[in-house]
Amino acid sequence: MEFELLAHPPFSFPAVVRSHGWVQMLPFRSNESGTWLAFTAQLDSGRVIDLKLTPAGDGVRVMTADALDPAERGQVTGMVSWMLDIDRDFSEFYAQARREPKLAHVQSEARGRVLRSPTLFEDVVKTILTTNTAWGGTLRMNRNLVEQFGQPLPGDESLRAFPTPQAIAASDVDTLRNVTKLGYRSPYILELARRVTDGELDLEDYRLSQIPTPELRKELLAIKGVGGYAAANLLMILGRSDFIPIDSWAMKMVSHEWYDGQPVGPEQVEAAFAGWGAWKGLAYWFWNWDNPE
DNA sequence: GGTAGACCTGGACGC
DNA sequence: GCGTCCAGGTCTACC
Repeated sequence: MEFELLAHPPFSFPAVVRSHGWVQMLPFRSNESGTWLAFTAQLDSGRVIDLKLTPAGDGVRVMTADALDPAERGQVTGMVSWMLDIDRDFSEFYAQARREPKLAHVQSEARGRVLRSPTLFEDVVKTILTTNTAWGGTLRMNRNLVEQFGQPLPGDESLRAFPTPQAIAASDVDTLRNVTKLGYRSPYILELARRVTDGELDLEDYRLSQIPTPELRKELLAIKGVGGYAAANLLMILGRSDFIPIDSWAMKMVSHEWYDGQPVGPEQVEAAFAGWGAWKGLAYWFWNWDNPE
């Protein structure tokens, strides 16, 4: 089956795909230039399918070798629309960005969208896996999770969907620690999966929540393993850019950009983008940094 | 509210 | 090849 979805202009498929490191994390597959994005997904029915997305005019082409019934097609449409944030209007951000040379590129390059996973559960788990480790460690832990707990694609077991909360919840801390190699994050991931499975935490509700960003941030911070950086990263994924995901990279870049390489803390990163208000996170994310090397 | 130390792993480095 | 050190955010205990 194949169909197309129209995006709110301006839209650049590669810009979304390459908006951050998520594209390197299973079940995502892509190419260097981001001209296609493939991933294996488990639908609500439990069925596992593989999808390939490519640019198509002012939107995206969705392709799968599988036939989809109307309900499945509806779910895939919603999933892809969410992942690529195709309906979002960035005109207010672009209007402000036009006055800043370091962001002069954002409108012409259709920057602003941040690649999302099919579910917020997947994005929360992946975000926790980015904390306190090198990027290689993040990729390794995520690969282990997918390979050990993800449902395989019928006919090609090398492709697996991201694990459901139920699949992880059925595991235990020792397995996650010693086999999946999640280290001290194991109890955090297990607790998250069990809270979602038990219905105590409805993460997916946050995707459409209208509550103010500071309140939403508090809810995210209540998840074990999610601190200031992780919460801000998740808010960015949720389309809220009021906070900056300040990590060591952010401090390094701000240090080089404005402090002549002298060490800086989170306060200086905040101060650097204080004037961007609700667009603070996007201004930081798409800033045209001087190369510190 | 602020701070110190622990958490876990892999990579870099010195021997 | 082995041992040591360090980087990377968050949590908890303590002040």
